[in-house]
Amino acid sequence: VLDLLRARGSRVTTSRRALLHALFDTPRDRTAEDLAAEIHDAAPDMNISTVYRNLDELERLGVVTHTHLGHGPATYNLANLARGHLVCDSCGAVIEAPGEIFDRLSAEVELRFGFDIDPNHFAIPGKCRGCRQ
Amino acid sequence: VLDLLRARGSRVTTSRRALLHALFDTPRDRTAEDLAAEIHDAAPDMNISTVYRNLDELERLGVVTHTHLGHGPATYNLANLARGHLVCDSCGAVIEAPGEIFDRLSAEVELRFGFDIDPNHFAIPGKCRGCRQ
DNA sequence: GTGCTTGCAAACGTTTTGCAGACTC
DNA sequence: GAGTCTGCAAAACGTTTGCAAGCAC
Repeated sequence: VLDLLRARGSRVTTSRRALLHALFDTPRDRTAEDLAAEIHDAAPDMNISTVYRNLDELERLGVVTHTHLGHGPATYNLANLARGHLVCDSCGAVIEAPGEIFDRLSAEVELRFGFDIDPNHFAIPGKCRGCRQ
Repeated sequence: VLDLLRARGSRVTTSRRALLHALFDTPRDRTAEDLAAEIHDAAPDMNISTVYRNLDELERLGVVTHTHLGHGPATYNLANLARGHLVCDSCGAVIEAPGEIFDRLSAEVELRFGFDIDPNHFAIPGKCRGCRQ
């Protein structure tokens, strides 16, 4: 990834290294705030705006993706770990759904509307087993 | 709808009447801001916070629903017109998808996770026919 | 008259931006 | 040394809230 950055004329800085470490470390959905906190050891003063700017850059490179799980902040992940998400409106539980769940919907929408869906960018809301009355 | 309000002990005010008129008038996705502007004739000083409060109330009554089409503001519709939405990441085009598109996904998610999806609350992003390269 | 509703202004949480200084190459 | 990155502070955005005055019932 560092080479990718260099190849693009971008600089390899302490904060970018720290951010990548955090991303590779525990690869589950984390907000920009989470990542900033996690990075605090390696780069104590890394500002939240720098986190956003670097996540943006990494997203442009295709290394990370962000997902909106609901009304709160977006969460970030390595792009190769992208999954669909089911989020419960009542308890907030997040279920990671394997991509192939969307295959049929994908095909049908493609056929009928010529539309190519990206089921990872927004979570699908609903009610989980426990919260259905 | 006015009777529904009264039955619930709520008051029928000028702004509520105006909001309902706007909602029934042109029933396509509109933001709170849009609605406030549209109402401006009937209730010139209706504040945006009042619009939000009344939309909230109507949503609790089951008369309207709101949908997140992407990164911008939420859009509101009469509940009986609820549809799934496909939104193009590139050009912003919105395709309304009939509910039965989601039937299979619904059934599969139900079976595998006991999860009951609400495919109207968040739009599904992707690329429309024209924007796919 | 009771108490729900309203306008206003200010706060909220998340994200973006402008700027001067610091750093990578 | 050129030009990218950073911290900071402030703004942007959509939405919510507290409060005193206003209105429906």
